[in-house]
Amino acid sequence: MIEHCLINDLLKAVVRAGHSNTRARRAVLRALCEADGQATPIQLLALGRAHLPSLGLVTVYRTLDILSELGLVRKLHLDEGCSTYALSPAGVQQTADDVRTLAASAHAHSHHVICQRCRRAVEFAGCDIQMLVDAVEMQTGYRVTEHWLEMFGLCPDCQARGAAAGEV
Amino acid sequence: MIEHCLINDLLKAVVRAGHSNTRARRAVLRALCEADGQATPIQLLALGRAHLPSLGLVTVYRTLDILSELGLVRKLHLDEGCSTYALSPAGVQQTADDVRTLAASAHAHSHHVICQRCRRAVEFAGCDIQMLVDAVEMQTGYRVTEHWLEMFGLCPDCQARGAAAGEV
DNA sequence: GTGATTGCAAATCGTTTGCATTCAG
DNA sequence: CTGAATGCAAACGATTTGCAATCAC
Repeated sequence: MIEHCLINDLLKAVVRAGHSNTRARRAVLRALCEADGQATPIQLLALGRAHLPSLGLVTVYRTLDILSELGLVRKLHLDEGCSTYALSPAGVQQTADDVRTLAASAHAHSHHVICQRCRRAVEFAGCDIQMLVDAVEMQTGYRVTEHWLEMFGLCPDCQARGAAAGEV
Repeated sequence: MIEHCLINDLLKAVVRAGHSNTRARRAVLRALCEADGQATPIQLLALGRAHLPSLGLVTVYRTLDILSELGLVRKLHLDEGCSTYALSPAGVQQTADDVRTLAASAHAHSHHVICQRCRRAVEFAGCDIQMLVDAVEMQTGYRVTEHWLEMFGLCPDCQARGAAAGEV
């Protein structure tokens, strides 16, 4: 689970954006942190109901929408479906800053490495593919303004587990 | 619309993989070519029904599944949804070759540039991000085995149209 | 008190499955 | 003729919407 203070940072950002501080929203944020910042709406509902049994799935979706607009959360595109949300580190670091700054970067490119076995995703910093972008622009005639990159593999834990079990 | 002979190439590959040459499948392939190799299942149904009114959506899905297994078509992950399929150039060029070769590469990484205005996607060749992969492995501890990259921007046509209209 | 927020039920959308009919080889 | 393929209807899972009750401020 992610540090407790993060919940308050997220909440602060949500409130600053003009939304109110409600019990249901707190439950969703708490669930998101307990899931290490990464879960599907259904998983968040289950986690959130542990603290607020009356929590509804609709509210989970609506809260994710808000977080998404603020750039605090991102949708991951996995092959099996595109309904996993992950906390955006960029957002986490800046929750104390101006919300508008965040919103502006909400749709910038995001980059995750995703474990093929346990599904855990980590956002990585620094993405220098400008050379590749240039090459593609030349090759295709497109003017490229954004890109979206995801890597897949095994996280450290699963590498260890795999080795122990003698697999892969 | 894509050259007519392509339909036959695709069909040939499907037959070679052990599936039969049916009227419905021909209609779907034809639709795919008419859509310049890029469409959603619903769009393919509409196009296909122009030639075979009895065509069912289920068959469109099943045909896309086959093409997908053979690596002849790929699913694009757009932000609005992940249900657009695009012909894979690699597949197109190799339809005459051994189908097993194709199937083996079906799940390799795919790379598209997608126009943000007209949604047209082009697959680009050559992807040299090994350095980036190395950096990410070092940074995160993950062992990266695959990656998935998409670029977004404006295609040549839409750049021209935008300039003419005085926009963007 | 008032408008925002909630949660339910129902609608909607995309996709898959069961099954009887039809077709290709 | 026989198994593969089709298309319909229905099931299904994920997401959205209408609406009355509730809550935050």
